[in-house]
Amino acid sequence: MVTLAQVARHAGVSPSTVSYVLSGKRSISEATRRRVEQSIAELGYHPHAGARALASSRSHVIALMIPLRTDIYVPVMMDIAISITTTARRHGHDVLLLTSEEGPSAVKRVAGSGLADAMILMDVELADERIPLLRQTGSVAALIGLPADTSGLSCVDLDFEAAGVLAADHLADLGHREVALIGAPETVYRRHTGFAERTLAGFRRRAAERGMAHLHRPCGGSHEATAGTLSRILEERPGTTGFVVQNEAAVPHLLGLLRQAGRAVPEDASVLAICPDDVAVHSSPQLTSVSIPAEEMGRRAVELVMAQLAGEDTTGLILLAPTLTARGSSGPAPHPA
Amino acid sequence: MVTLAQVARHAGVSPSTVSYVLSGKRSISEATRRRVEQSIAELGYHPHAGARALASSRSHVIALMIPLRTDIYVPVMMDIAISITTTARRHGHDVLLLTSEEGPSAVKRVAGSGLADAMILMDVELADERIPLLRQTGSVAALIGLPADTSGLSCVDLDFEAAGVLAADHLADLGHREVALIGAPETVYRRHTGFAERTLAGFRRRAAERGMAHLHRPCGGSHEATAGTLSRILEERPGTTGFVVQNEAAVPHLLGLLRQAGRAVPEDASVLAICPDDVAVHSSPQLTSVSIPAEEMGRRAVELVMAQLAGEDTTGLILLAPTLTARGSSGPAPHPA
DNA sequence: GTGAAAGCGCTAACAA
DNA sequence: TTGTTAGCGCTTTCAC
Repeated sequence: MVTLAQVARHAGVSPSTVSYVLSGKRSISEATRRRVEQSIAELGYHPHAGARALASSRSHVIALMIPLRTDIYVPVMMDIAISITTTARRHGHDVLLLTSEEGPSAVKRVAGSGLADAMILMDVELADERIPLLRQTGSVAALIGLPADTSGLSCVDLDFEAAGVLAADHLADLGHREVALIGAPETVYRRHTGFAERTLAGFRRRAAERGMAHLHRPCGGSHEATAGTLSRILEERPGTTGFVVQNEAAVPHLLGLLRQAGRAVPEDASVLAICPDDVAVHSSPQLTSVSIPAEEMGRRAVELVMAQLAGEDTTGLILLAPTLTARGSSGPAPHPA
Repeated sequence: MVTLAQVARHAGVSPSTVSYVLSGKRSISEATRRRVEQSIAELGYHPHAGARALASSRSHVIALMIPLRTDIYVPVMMDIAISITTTARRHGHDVLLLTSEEGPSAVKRVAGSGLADAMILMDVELADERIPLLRQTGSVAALIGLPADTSGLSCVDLDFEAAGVLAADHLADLGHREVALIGAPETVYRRHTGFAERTLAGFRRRAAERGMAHLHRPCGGSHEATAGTLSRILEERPGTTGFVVQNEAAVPHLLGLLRQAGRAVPEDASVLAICPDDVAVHSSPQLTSVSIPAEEMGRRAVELVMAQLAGEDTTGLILLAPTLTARGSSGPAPHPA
């Protein structure tokens, strides 16, 4: 291991000078800075993370708590995790991965061990057990998703309620009179993950306001679950011409089923998905969609904790405005036969 | 922050005693152990990770390098990452997440900073740039996937060549005479990620040995790419009745396309996927598949590095034997019309 | 079976 | 603009 002391000796300066060159916390003459940087490069020096953390009480690590579940769309989580990691690196931080297997006590462990300077929580439930611990330990944190009580917390999320509204409006604008929301698996609603309920609320409200008959059905990700959900919807309300899907795993199945049922998209039925853009463009026809901005959500979460570490108060909600991109899967409602 | 010294004072023992209670590196009387553990619990003590790393030169962290790409099946990666994290915790270690965005130099940074005691690399390419650095820094590491030169390395992977053989045999046993392998996206082959090429090699060899006409086509994950691939296969060899798919994103599309083309599965065409079990059981019909044991791959990788940290030599390959589970999507070859 | 004390490599006063 | 030095909280030898 190359140490800071060795760099100092090699450059003919004191250890503190090397430290300050690295941290930029005091001004250094151009000449010595050069020599130090030269020595660092020549010796291949990297500061010892533990020593640095011990001396400065800053680990330069952000803990990311991801869910173990696989019933929510995994690629979105992965995109968020990647976005968090690359953004964190850009701020000189690394990311420690924690799974919910460890339970809420992971919060205590991280807070008590100096393992991380901040935490980012994903898959936040309305009554999330980790939140009291967050408050109690006074941890720097950002949440992706909204709990019931957000007081004192910094949260980022897509404005799913607005997404529901946007979806309903799009279908209403196209003249649809009977619409259905094919949602997340039932387990997601049962554990009160906010996003699903908020989408539903927005969709219902606006559908009612626009005078559309509307239905909502949770849906699993398998082909059979999708088939069952679709057939139950069409049984209950055969005139349904507009479908909103908030379950990306069901998307390809739904398109296949409609095709098979002889319902052409978008001529006979419009499909609108709430999903990442790449899912939308990889379908056929390409899907009109409200995109889930995974990259931005991850980035914003990191920016929130970095701001807090810099002393700012970031308490509050960042609700990203949803955007709808019309692609080939939605069109004017067919005239009743 | 509660420190070890405070625990010692509270328990009326010396700091070293507390340390030894924690590490178990020397025998402690039952009485003092109890008192110390009591104090630890009462004060809510957690050892400071940085201090411990500094003093012991062991961070108790494993670095996990994941790819940024999204052209290989993301859920498998996620399952592996989760398996690694939970297994690592079981061994008292945490996981640091690194993306390939940082490039091969991430290896140098981790090795030089004491950030992690070991590294696990995913998405290993045949000529992976990180490997020379691994050798050069003498890092403790495990690879998930096989590079061209595995000398001195510890690797885990599914035996994809055997998987290809197994797939070919299954179709041959069912009497199929013309078969096709619908593979990973072309980019995967171009960057020489070993698994795709190894599957292909095994499949080709055994198909030839069993006297089956065989075709191989790379395939993107979109509906259109799948449709194009399928139609080109059927154009070139209309009598194809057996399909092996090594691209999970294409699976639902392929099933939809076959259905649409009036080819019943498994009566008219057999489909065999190389994919995780849950993808296979969520399709309709459920897919005969060679499973990708993500959980085991992650767990084995952690066990490899833990063994190395304990001083064992784990050099060598662990090739997990593939298992084929017959489900509803494969059956006897139809009699030629 | 237990304690005392010397660092581990770095940061950040304090001094100059 | 730079150097000196006292810790940060833990592990681990050495001593009893």
